Amino acid sequence: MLSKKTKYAFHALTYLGKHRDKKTVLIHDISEEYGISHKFLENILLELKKAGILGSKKGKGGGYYLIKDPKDVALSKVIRLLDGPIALLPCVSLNYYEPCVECKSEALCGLNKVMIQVRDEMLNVLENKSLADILDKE
Amino acid sequence: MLSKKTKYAFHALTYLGKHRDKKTVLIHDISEEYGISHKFLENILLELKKAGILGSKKGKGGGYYLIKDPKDVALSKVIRLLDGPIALLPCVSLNYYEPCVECKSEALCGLNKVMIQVRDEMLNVLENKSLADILDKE
DNA sequence: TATAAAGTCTATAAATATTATAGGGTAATT
DNA sequence: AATTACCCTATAATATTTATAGACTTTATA
Repeated sequence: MLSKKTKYAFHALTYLGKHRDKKTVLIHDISEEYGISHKFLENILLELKKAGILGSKKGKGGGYYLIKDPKDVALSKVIRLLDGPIALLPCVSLNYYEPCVECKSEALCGLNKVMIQVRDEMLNVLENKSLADILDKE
Repeated sequence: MLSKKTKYAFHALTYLGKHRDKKTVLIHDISEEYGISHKFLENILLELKKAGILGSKKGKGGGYYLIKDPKDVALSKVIRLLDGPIALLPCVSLNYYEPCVECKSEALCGLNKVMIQVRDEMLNVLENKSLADILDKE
C-alpha cells in the first residue's frame, strides 16, 4: 500500500496542477484543502522540490509551483521518491536493490522470477502514466 | 514490499512442496533451514492451515504437510493471507476495500483509475502463478 | 528599513505496525 | 503414561510511519 506521504504528495501535485494559472500556491492552501498537517506537508513539498518536480519562492507572495509539465512527471517517480521501492522484494528492485538476507541464491529463487514479472507489469503502468493522466480525470 | 511473514510463508511452502514425499515436516526443520524463529513460524503455519493450504498432524511423528496441489495455491492467496491487500490503495482493493479517508469522490479520483490498472496487472501475474511455478525453478 | 509572510532545516515525539518471544494447554502417537 | 508436537493468548522489542516544534533564512512591500 502507498504511504500517506505518497498519497499526500499526489494530492499536492494534483492541486498544483489544477492551479497552474497562479504563480504560486501556499502550503497552507493545500493542507486545508485535503486536511493534511501543515508541517508534514512541508516536508513532502520540500522533497518534491529537491527532486526537481516543484519550484518554490520564499517570502511574502511566495509558495510552491509545478516546475515540470504534468505529462513529464511519471507516477513511478513520485512513489519512489516518497515510498521507496515499487517492487515487492528488495532483490528485484531496480532503484533500491538489496539481496534478500535469507535467500541462498537469486538464480535459484522461484519467487524472484515471478516478482520480476510483477514489477515489470507495475512499472508498465506507473512509468507510462503521469500526473497529466490524473489531472484529466478530475 | 512483502513482509517477512509473507516471505517466510513462501519459504515454508517451498520447503513443504519439496518434501511432499514425506508424510509430515517439522516446524523445527523449516525454521532451521531458513533461520526463522520457531515460534514466529508457528503462527504463520497455523494461518496457512486455517486457510486450508496446509494440514497438520499432532503427536509423535506429526508435523505439517501440503494439503493442496501446489498448482492450486495461487501466490495472491498467500500474500493476501499474510500481508493483506495487494492493491496500492484501499479504495481499489478487491478483498480489503475501504474508501480513502481524504478522498472526496472515487469517481472523480484520477489516482483511483490508475491504481485499478496497476492492481489488475499485478493480479494478472499473482493469480495465475502458483506455488508450482516457484517450485519448478528450485 | 522594519515587518510580516513564507519557505528551509534539524531534531524529536507520538502513534502504529511489524517482528519476535514466552509459556502454558491440548491432542495424538508410541 | 509419557513424549512429542501442534494450538493459543498475551506481551515485549523493534522498526517504520506520521506528526510536531521551533529556530532560521529569504523576500516583498508598506
